[in-house]
Amino acid sequence: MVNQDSILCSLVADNLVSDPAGARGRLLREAARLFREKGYERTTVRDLAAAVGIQSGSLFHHFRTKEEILKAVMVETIRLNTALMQAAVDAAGSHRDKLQALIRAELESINGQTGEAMAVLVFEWRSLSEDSQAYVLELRDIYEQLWLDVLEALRGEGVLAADPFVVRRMLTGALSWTVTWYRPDGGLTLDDLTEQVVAMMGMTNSGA
Amino acid sequence: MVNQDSILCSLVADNLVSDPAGARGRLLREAARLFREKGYERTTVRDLAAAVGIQSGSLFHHFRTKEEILKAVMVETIRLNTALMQAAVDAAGSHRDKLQALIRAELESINGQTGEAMAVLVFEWRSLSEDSQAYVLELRDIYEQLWLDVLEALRGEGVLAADPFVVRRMLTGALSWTVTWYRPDGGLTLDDLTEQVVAMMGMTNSGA
DNA sequence: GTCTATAGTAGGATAGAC
DNA sequence: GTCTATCCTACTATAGAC
Repeated sequence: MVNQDSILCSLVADNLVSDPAGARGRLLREAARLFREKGYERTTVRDLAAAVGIQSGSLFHHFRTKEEILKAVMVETIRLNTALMQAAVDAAGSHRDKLQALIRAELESINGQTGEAMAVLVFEWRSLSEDSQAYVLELRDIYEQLWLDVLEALRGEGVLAADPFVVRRMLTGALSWTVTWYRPDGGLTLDDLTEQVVAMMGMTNSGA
Repeated sequence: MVNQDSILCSLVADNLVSDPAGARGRLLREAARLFREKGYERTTVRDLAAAVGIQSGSLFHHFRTKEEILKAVMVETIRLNTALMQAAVDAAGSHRDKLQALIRAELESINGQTGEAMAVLVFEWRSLSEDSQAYVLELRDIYEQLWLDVLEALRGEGVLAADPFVVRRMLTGALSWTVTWYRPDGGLTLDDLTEQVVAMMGMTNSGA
């Protein structure tokens, strides 16, 4: 498995994701936290500014509108997670292992560091302008294609009984929803959870 | 299977759910539609009033606050769907059939008549005041217990490999998420979908 | 790049006539 | 039970000094 930090570093170097230590990166992290906690509409620019210790007017030096902040949170989150997913797929051998790696990686992205931003992606979608939605959807297609390639391969091998599109969508819902109930300190690790999902899909470790 | 209309009628008679033909019922249906479409925060009281053909001030003769409307949408939706679920469970024979009936009924509630209100329940949760959240949670517990009883029975029979709580939560996510992608005219019926879910759970029709 | 001050607007809710 | 009129508050965004 490739180091996650090195993936982040190269994205930062390419200017695709903000440096988490920089001013912009810090604001986006706080924004994700607040949007997740209170919702985008209920979070004011004053809240956002206060969270990083500046006045609300100063925000507009970095972003032209409040919505641009929401868009940036979503765009950077997808970019980062697509890169992480790609690495997870590349590192796994069999298609079955690739699927397990994807599930594990998505659970990590939803319940780990980027969890707040991933939740924003799910719950604040409608607050994004139509233009921004179209742009984010393009990025999301790349991400989704990673899943479909693996699921279709499994389907071809006869391991998967259901339609890849339906399976992916069910998985999207099931995995996203963990954000509402999963707690790392609840005696269930993300590895446990991954195993339960794989088990629920009738794909337990028979081929390994 | 008990007639769904008769269940609705008895709830209306007991004053647990508003008559859909009455002024209050019509408003709640329009409210569900708007909250689902634009989100609760972006829906103004002027929008709500216009949707039923009155002025915004007149709304406050029926509800004291805008949030009370959101609460009413959620409360009545849970009451109705709990009753429908209960009927579905009672009508089925084996535990496996009860589970299938629950899945079918939840897909119906999410993608049928009450779909908009169910989506509101999922996506607008944070817009509810803490007091209202507590009240709705109590109702939700009754609903969830229906599922857990069936899943635990299946677990006891050795048919279910995973933890009932985890399974229910995965199902909640997977089924709720269908609201974002399922379209009845897409060549996939709700019965098809139910079967795929049951199949994905490794519980295909072996015991029937 | 951050501050202060404020323009401009829109929303929730109320009052009182009919 | 609905209308009109409007209060009051809170918000996004801007302007210009430092």
